Amino acid sequence: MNKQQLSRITSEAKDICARSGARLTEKRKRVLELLLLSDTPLSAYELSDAYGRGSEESMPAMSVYRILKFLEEEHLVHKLNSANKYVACAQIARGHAHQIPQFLICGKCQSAKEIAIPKSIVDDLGKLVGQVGYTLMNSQLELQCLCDNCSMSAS
Amino acid sequence: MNKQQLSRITSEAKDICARSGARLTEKRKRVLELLLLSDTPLSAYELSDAYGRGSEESMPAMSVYRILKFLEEEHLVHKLNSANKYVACAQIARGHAHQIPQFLICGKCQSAKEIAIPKSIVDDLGKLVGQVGYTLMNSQLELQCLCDNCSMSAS
DNA sequence: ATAAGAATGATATGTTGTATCATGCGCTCC
DNA sequence: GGAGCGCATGATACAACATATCATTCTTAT
Repeated sequence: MNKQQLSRITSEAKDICARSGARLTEKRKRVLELLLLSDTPLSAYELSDAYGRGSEESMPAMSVYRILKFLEEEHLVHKLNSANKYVACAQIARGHAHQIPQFLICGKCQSAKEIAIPKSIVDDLGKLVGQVGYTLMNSQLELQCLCDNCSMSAS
Repeated sequence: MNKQQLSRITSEAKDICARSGARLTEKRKRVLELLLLSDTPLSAYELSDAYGRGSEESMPAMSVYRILKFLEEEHLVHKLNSANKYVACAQIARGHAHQIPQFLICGKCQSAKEIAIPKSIVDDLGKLVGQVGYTLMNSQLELQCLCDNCSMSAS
């Protein structure tokens, strides 16, 4: 991701925050940028370290957690529960529709790709859930995969 | 679950272990029973506590983790990543086909229901994953729901 | 300028999980 | 039946992940 793309996304993120009456402060923006620039999901403590490496000031893990919570509430980042790590939302600059997020997580290089899940599959799942008397509220699918790069190099 | 059902399941579990050259020891069996008897998923530390309450001897959390790892390898329990808790596999005495397990987790009472996911949905997901160059390895879906009991009492 | 509220810092602590070495227990082989 | 081997468990330490709480600083509106 180049600088221009990055600033386009963070600028959009700022608008999203503004619309919900919140502020994308400098520190929040930098945490989001770190996630946007990372090839792999990062843990809160890794973000804390990365923050310190990229600037003079450091950021305590406590603050990272607070900022991640904020960014999650604004739908700008997602938490991957299977890895206890965080990724920037891939939809920020694409209309940012809040579908069920779906992540393909490579078991080898740990990269995570967020894709849009087709409505038909969501509907199928919802129907299935309804059949056993439940109501689907909100979910995130984390699929353990092998990415194309890794399956090449493995062969 | 009554005593007869329980012993039928643990007996089946013992066979499953035997077939893979492992042993379902008394302690492992008791941990599995605690999960089978629980209405909700349990954390490792909750299992350690429950173990102590149900018998004279106690079980250190360390051992619980070891036993959970063993039981997972035998496909007798699942870990719910979104809650960091563990549940007994619902398929033990039903042929125990290893499909993608799917859990409906009630956001109110925290109960978890394991259902079989139809092959058609798995295929759809696999196709989708393939389209973006990934290979689906193995996954578990955790869907945040409201269970029928809770949606009754909420209304 | 000041007061109110939001954001961050600092410190402590709780929860979840792994590493490692010691001990116990059951099995086989002679 | 005892020696020795391997698996299971105990005990202790610590690492990683996360939250609670109170103090301080920064923003913003009046």
